[in-house]
Amino acid sequence: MESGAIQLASVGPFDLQATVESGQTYLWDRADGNMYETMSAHGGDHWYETVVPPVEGVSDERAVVRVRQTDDRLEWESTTDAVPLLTHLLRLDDDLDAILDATPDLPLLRRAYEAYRGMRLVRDPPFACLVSFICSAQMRVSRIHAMQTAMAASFGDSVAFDGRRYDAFPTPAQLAERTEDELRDLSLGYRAPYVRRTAEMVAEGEADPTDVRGMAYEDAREYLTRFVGVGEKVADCVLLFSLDFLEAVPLDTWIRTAIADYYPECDAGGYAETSRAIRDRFGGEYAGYAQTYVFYYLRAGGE
DNA sequence: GCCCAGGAAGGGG
DNA sequence: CCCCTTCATGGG
Repeated sequence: MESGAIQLASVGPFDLQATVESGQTYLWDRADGNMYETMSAHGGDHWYETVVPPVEGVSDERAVVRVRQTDDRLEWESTTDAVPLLTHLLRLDDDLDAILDATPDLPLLRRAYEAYRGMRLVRDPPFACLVSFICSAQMRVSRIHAMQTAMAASFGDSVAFDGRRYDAFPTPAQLAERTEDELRDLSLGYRAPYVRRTAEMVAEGEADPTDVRGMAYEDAREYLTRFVGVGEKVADCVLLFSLDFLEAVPLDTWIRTAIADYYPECDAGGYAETSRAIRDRFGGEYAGYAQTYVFYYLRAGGE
């Protein structure tokens, strides 16, 4: 086991709990089992853990990572040197202050940024991100997380680390070889055939979410909708939370409410037009950061 | 029982 | 192209 700590003074504002429990990622577990239950300000002091597949240019092998925030430090334990991996997964390489400074000074954004100061976007592994947002359709955050946990426990590899076993998210092939009924048994409901078929597409090499690297944003969104169960909204989530398209603004129920209540002139009818309008309103390049703060702020009861 | 949850697919106009 | 219905499942 390797372990260490990242001094956050060199990173800038960071809030681990808000980052991991805000409904952007469904691939981390809280060690105390109380994910999404007891929220506390800034860090929260809880251990979070995940199993990460190899990341090109960052880590050659599958890794188990445990991490917690205490004051101005990020303590970690891992099968490997987790500094580059955590930097990648939690976007510690973003200059958050500069991003927020570049955002338009709108009252709603100001309140959301103040409430969850330090929350960052995540950079999830692409395939798991794709599957988890296919599962997100008409589903509550805690149940989306439960589905990913169930798929990992039932169909993924079991990895030993520090005297315990951790469940890796299934590979495309591991999911593709399951039947629709086996996925329905994990309470995926009508999403079961979507997940199975999309996993098959990736496993067979028919398409891969990372194919969009280098594409123009709207072309990338269009490309991802070829996966079964992926429409424009889910495509935007994968682009934003995994593939570095920080301008993506997923139009979910909460952000649509925000548009109706605060920016009605941005409702331009179709998804693409409305998305373009709210993206411009939120400053363009980093509009996805604003969207994610607003999503979490409104869902937590803010107004 | 009813309503809703980070929507998408399939059909018809 | 837009509009409508259907699709599971669990928690309030």
